[in-house]
Amino acid sequence: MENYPILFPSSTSFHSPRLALSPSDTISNGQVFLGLQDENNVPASHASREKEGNPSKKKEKKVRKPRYAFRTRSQIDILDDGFRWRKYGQKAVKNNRFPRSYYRCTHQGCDVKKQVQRLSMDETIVVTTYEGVHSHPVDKPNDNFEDILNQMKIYSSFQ
DNA sequence: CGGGTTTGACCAGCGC
DNA sequence: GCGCTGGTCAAACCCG
Repeated sequence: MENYPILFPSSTSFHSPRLALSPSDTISNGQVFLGLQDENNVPASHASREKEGNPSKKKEKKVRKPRYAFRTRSQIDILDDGFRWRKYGQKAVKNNRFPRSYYRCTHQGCDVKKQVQRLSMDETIVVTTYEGVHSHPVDKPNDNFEDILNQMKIYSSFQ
């Protein structure tokens, strides 16, 4: 997996049914919403890192949570969307000078993940991929972003 | 001292 | 089957 199927700004066909944002719409802190895409059939490789080994004990289902990728134009990688994230990994991506960072929501019982990655072609673009839906209110309500995340909730609830 | 970050290792999936 | 690559773990480290 090299690139997420994110719709590019050049494609005029992308239009989120719920998030009525156009590519030129700006979000609170000057960020630009450029695209959104969900992905349903992500192969689940649930890391059952049991050393003693239960290789074929539990059969986790193969479908991961839907993922939502969108781009923002920002100088900084870390988008403060109101949730508390803990970084749990960083990997260098091929064909990309910039590493990809993996974050996880620190709320109890909330296993929402996100990964942040900068585009090698345009380092001013930051791609943030959310995986899962928050099942709790926002920690730090952040004007517009709360709305957007709430709408993302709605958007994902019919899958 | 507690919570978050860094970083190398590990593992599984996939392509060749 | 092997090697590459992405995703995750976890111990060490850092910082308020």
